[in-house]
Amino acid sequence: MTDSGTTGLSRRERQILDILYSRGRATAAEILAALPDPPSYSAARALLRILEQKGHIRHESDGPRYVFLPKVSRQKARTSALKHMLTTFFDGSAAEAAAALVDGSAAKLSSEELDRLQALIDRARKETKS
Amino acid sequence: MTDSGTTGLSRRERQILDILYSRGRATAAEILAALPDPPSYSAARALLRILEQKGHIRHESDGPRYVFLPKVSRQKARTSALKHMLTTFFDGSAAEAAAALVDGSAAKLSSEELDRLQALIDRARKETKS
DNA sequence: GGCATCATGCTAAATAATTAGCATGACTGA
DNA sequence: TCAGTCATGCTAATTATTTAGCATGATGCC
Repeated sequence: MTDSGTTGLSRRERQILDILYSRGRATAAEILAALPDPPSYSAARALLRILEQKGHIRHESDGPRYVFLPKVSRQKARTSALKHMLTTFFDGSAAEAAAALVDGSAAKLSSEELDRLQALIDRARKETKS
Repeated sequence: MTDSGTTGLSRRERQILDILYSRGRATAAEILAALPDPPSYSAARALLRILEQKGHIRHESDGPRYVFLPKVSRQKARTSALKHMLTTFFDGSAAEAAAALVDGSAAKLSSEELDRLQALIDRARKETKS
């Protein structure tokens, strides 16, 4: 089987990348704080160095410190994460997954959000007809 | 940060668990074949033994061989995987994620699937009103 | 029965990941 | 200016993961 996405990352590398995707960007200290079962500061920094070497993240300077960001856009990472999730847990069915989301959090969806989903469904219907 | 889900697994452990969740159950040989960049057979078996020791999987006997299965139900694993995905890539918004799914695979959704989503949305709307 | 095949279990070695410790340079405020 | 603070980078050691190799027992077939 060929490997795409984050499947090849080590445990800590994955944790850090997840943090970066959820926050967009973060300093070493912030990442350390967000890490499950946080190691030492310099351990965190070493991981960041490795991730950067491997090409998964990059950094910018924010005054005296670095701010780290993922190199692959959230959009793209999101797409491949979704795809992986679909094949792993939903037999590849996007509809199943969407249903689980709507159903599993029905109470929490605002009426605006429901409108938006409605619109997407209507649009999909038209495309299907063509 | 506290750690729930598969965040604590090693690379190979995760790969194997993913395979098991996507297929439901599998023999050692099947798992080996499905593994990205497959190691030796006995390496795969060692991993299975470890995963079993850690309580992530269990096995049944199917004639002369073992069939491995996840110990946590697909349902539950799915839920926590979705949750993790939401916080990592969708700022916690289920609606966003559902939209991405419908939108990203619009052409592939059958009209039955769309009906089903429609129904779920309608239902969610009623619950919101109450 | 006896041989080939395919499964398992265990152990030990190789490799990779994770970690801490220390050196160094910039900035800040007394 | 000169400590103190906080950042970085590097290196080396520990620990975890991953791997292969070999021993053993069951099954099926000639």
